[in-house]
Amino acid sequence: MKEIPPKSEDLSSWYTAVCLKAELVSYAPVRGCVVLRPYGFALWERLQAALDVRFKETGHENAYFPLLIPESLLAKEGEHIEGFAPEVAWVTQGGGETLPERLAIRPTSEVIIGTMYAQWIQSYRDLPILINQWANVMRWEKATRPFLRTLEFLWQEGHTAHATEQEAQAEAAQMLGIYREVAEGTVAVPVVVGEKSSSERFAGANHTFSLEALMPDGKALQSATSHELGQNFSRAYDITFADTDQQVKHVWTTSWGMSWRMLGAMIMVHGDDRGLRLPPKMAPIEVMIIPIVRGEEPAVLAAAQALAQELRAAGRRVRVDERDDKKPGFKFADADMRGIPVRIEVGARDLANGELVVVRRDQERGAEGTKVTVARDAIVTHLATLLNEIQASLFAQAQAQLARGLVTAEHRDDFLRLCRERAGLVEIPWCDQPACEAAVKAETSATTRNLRPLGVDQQPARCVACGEPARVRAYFAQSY
RNA sequence: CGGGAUGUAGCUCAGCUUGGUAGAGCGCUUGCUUUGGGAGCAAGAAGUCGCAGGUUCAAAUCCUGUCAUCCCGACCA
Repeated sequence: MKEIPPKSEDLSSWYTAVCLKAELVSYAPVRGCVVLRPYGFALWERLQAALDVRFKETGHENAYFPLLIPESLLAKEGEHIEGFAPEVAWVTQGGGETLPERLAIRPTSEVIIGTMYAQWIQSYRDLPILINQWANVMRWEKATRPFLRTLEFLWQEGHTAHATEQEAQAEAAQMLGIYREVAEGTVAVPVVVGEKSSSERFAGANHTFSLEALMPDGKALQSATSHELGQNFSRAYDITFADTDQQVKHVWTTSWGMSWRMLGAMIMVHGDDRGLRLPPKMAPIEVMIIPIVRGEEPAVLAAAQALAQELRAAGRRVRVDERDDKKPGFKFADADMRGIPVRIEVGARDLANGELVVVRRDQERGAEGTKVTVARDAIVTHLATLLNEIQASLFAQAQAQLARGLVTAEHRDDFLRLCRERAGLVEIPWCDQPACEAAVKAETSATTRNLRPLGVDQQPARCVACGEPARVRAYFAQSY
């Protein structure tokens, strides 16, 4: 197939090359936009499925709202519009005429959904409203990269309305938990979870919580957010209800989102010099069967197909690489590049012995146990076990990587140096002051990724960055 | 948005300094031989030299502009 630069040498080039060469995306003829190709879309569908089933389990319903938002609506929540204004794309013409009012292409949908909620909600009996939308949004970014930051991207955005603050808080926390479960359990990317500082908070939110993953270059990647919006949007968009006490009140809202950026995290965290490495739960193809055929050997091909049928019946996502113009070696490299967790080789020798050669993608080539011979009869159960093992092994490798990048600093100089050197997520007792964060950023280009409560055993503490009394523990890092 | 680099066949690139009408390898097509880690030989097809202007008898090559991609920084949920 096609070679890629070593991951350790140049993560950026490696990342772009993998995205292109594993045929996840192509650059589109529009700056900053990508085409999500079938294999990339299949990955997105796996992530979608994992999230969607959990959304449904927790009582949410899917719906769809318009792409375009009238300017006057968008402008109602002051802080929100101010935060997004620089990134909004506008439609100014339609049907050959200049529009009387500009239409924003949604950068997120709080506004349009809130407007509809105002119409739908009359009474406490209408609450809570628990809606999720799978959608594309657009943010006019300056520097773009596949999955991590593109002008148009795919995501889901949940928007809920509640009668009480407590209920809204519980919702935001619940969804954060679901994100963590999917990131770690399905995508096998370990994350640190916490609240965003005031300067990193979503425009218009009271509280923003995030998942932060750590990339191999020591930069953090925000992988999902969950926002407690308080009554900010319900006041701006007049979303009210008559409560049981006959008082008219504003609802409490939340919003939460995960995007295809999560796929970028997966690619960077797990990939290696041979290309992608996919956790089995995310892999569109769990098992690739590669027939080893010399000349005319219809029996081998037939055996490969029969094996595929049997595995499919057992619930496996499996394909046979039947291309007759490629040699096995090429097919191995191809399966490696695409990150397919398990490869099975079937040749005449194996048929004669009643065996199969099974090779796992998560370990280095030639490592002990990477390539094993399995009795044909035992393959279904062997694969079930092996795929679980690979899922666990990739997560364990990623956890070890995260653990290496979780560092602490006792003194200001160490702290600044670690931030500057991209040592990882640098955890310190912190004052929680925007001015202090801005100063750190100016010196190191690192910001807080998220915050955790200060442990009782960690008192008394002073902010490592500025010396003021510490109020929280903060993870600082440079970020994508 | 600032600094740097790149744009020539599907891909990777040479050619540009010193203008003279486009090349290599890989890939692709066909045939034969091959097939348990990226096959070999032979023949063949394939490029408005990113785009738009300008200079010139003549531009891939020189000049201006513009678009896109990559790297670094700034910005950014």
